[in-house]
Order: sequence, then C-alpha cells, then structure tokens
Amino acid sequence: MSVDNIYNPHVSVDCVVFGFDGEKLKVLLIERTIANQNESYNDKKLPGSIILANEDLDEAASRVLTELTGLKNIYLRQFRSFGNPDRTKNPRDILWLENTLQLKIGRIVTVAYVALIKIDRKILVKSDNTQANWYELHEVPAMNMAFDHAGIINKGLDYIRHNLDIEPHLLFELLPRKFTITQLQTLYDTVHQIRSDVRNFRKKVAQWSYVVPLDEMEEGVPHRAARLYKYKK
Amino acid sequence: MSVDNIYNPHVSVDCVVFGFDGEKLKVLLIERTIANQNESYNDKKLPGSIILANEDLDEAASRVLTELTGLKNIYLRQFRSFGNPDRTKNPRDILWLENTLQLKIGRIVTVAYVALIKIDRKILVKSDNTQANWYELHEVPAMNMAFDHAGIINKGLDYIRHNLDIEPHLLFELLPRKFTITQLQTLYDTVHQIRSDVRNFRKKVAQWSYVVPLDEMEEGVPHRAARLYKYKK
DNA sequence: ACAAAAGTGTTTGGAGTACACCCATGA
DNA sequence: TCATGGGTGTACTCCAAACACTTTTGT
Repeated sequence: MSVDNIYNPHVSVDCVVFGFDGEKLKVLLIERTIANQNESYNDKKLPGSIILANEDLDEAASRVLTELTGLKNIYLRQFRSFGNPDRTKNPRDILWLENTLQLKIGRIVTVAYVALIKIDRKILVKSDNTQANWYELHEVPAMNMAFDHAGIINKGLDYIRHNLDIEPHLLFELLPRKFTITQLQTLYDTVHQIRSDVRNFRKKVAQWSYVVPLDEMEEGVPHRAARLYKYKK
Repeated sequence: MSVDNIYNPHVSVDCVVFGFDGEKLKVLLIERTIANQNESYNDKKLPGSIILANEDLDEAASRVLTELTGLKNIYLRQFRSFGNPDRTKNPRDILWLENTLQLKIGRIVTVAYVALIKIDRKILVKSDNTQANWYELHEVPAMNMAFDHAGIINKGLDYIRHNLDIEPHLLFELLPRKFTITQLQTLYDTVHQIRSDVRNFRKKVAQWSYVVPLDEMEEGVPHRAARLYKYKK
C-alpha cells in the first residue's frame, strides 16, 4: 500500500495550543466538517496530524504548528499519549478519518503536545480547508469535539498549569513582548486560579531579574498609563 | 493477517521500574538473548510489550508489570512517548522483534511508564524465558541496552525525581512498610541528590502527619536500634 | 471633579538552614 | 570501653501573606 510509505496511520500528534488575550486563557481549535451523502456535521478538533513515515514525534508536532500559524520557535512540549481503543470508534470520527486519509483505520494512538503562543502573533492560515479560531476554555465542555479531544484539552491544561507554576519563565511565552505588570498578574492569577495581592505580586516580580522596565508607557488608555516591561533572557 | 487482530505492532509500552535497596535507586531490567544462526548476543531491555488490539495504554503497562512481578496496586504513571524513526533500526533489535513477534516491523512508537515498587516485595517470574534483575543506575550507561532504553531510563529518572520532589507521599512506595527515619532520609537524599542535615530532616518529617511512629524498634543491628515508622493514608 | 486603574511599605508567622553534642546498644 | 549510628534544640534568614491609601490621567 503506497500510502503506507508516507504515513504511519496508527500514531498521530495533536497540539493543544494556548493563548492569552489579556483576560482569559484560550485554546486554538479547528473547524471540522464531515459530509455524508445526505447530511453534514460541524464540530471542532485539535490541530494534529498522522505522523509521516520518517518523522520523529516532536517534528510532527512542530510541523503541524508551523503549517497552522507560520510561526517557528514556539514553546512546544509533549505531555501525554492517549490510546484508548474506543477513542476512534465514533462513526463521525471514522467517517472523517476515512475521507481524510483514504485508508481503513483501526485504533489511533495520539501523542499530545501543548504549545504556548502570543495570541497577537498568530497568523491563521485559512487555506487547506482549515479554519481555526480561539475559544475560551469554559466553552469547550459544551462544544462538539472530535475524538477524545475535550479530555486531551483538560489534561493539557493541568500540565500547563503545573508547569507555569514551577517555571515562571513560561508566562512570557503567552504575553506580548511589551506588557504591563497588571497583565502579567492577570495571567499569573488566571493560571493559578487565585487572586493575588497587588503589592505582594509587584514585590515578587521586582526580584525577577528577567522582567525589565522599559522607558515606555501604555498609550490610549482612559486612565493613568502603566509602565511597560519586557522579558529578557 | 491474524496476528493483526491480537497485536497492534506499531505501539508498545515500556516500564521503567524503580526500587530502593536502602542505599541506592535501582532499576529492573530484563535479560535479552538474540540468537542468530552463528552467534548470540546478550543485552538488557526494559519490561514492555506491544499493546493488544483492545487494550488501553495503561492497561498494557499494568499487564506487563503484573506478568513480571505478580503484584497489583503499584504506582504506575505514563511519563512520555518515544517515536524516533531510528529507534527500531539497530539490526539486533530488528532481529529480536522479528523473532519475538513473527512479523515484519516498521517503526514502533513506545509509550513509557515509570513504576515504583518496594524492592522487598518483588517476586520475579523467571518462567516465560524472562530473567529480570535489579541494576544500579550508574551501571546503565556502561551496559548494552536494547533500542533507546538507556535514554528512556534517564527521562524516567528525571520524571520521578521531579515528582518525588513535589509529592513526598511517593517516597513511601519505595520504602518497606516499616522503616526508620534514617532510611527515609537516605531515600530522600538520593532522590534529591543532596545530603541534608539530620536534625532539620527529622524536624521536617515530624510535621508530616502521615508518618506515624510504631511501638517497634529495629532488631539485629550492631548499634542502638532505631524506631520504626509506617506511612498512613 | 470624578472615574478608573497605577503604584507604593510595614508587620507577622512559618519554613528552611546552619550548627555540635549526648545516648543506647552490641561486640 | 569502644565503635556505630540514633536522636535532640536554638538562632537566623528569607519568603509569603495580610492589609489601605495616594497618584496619575482622560473625560
């Protein structure tokens, strides 16, 4: 089977891409349309792909992300694999797989990644029949999701919360290059699901040597302008 | 192909099983013999298996461990998958796979787990042509290891160090049911790669409410007998 | 002048660290 | 009695948490 030389149709990668809009954590999902002879469904899926025959897992995830956003050098970490035999048993998912891959498919094990991106840098590729959009995390449980992707998002969220906790540098993957302390705190509090004290928070970041003040202020805000900072090193 | 109904010969699980002998962390490895027509090699591999057709990943890892040790309810966590296309390219590994599975094999993606077991409980199954032994971690780099298993052990070690760090309860998966504070400290220090102060360490565990003193002392030691403790809840 | 968010210090309690000697037991 | 590890207290430092008012700017 010639496609066998190109694809390994038993293993895929999926990316849970997080962004921060200044208020909430969001996740990037792809619109999926499944056309039957008489009906057509719409739902959402994670950006992902079957792995190519000579591709490492990290390479496949990286390829998916680059194809989607055009960006390189983004934070991307494998966090877990999912291989429940039932995960590819929904008729809609089977139909979509067969349409997409032109192959009979058994169970697919997927290796899941999280990515963190600066939401303002995202350049969405709308060709390739893909249309991607940001969604708030609390919307996900009510959405129609492909496969077990809702569960994968939850696990990815756990993972990233944990990691942002022990590695504060990762916060800056989500912030714009110039940010205010208030933005940083909003992100920090969102991730940790707390509401921290303004003075204590500023005291804390004051001793993070990698957060450096700029000679620039916010502009166009209807109140006192805040100082801008950048992340260094 | 009938074997296709039983196995998914594209995805496997491997278990990095850690134990603690009172002095050092050890890892459980399986002796592997690869017989050619004229020669035969010996090396070591992680306990693992191809996943069965209707088996979830966790189930497969659990099965491997139960078959090996006869134990149930052991700490077992997926930590990472490995799918480099070159990982199944060594001629020795290919030969072994074909002998073992009676199948032509392409790349195999493996989902790696760590397990923590009380070394004194281990009941080795020596049937099934398997012979397992404990090895010190520093011996591993000098050993002949199957596939990329040496690298998997290192990543598993990183993972478990990290997790024992943030979740001290896991330490008790490695200790015997009755232990002394000194044993606990030796394990703690080994995992964290430090040498901590005796008094400070005892002060710390004194406020771990889940470490409870027994009315029992060590026996048969050529010096003052230490109090025994157990882990509760 | 007022609305809206920016920015600023002090006090307190708990946790980690540094540090040295006596105790109990078996040989 | 000696060798071996078991077991104990105090002082200092650092970090996290609690807590309220003044400043700047646009409308």
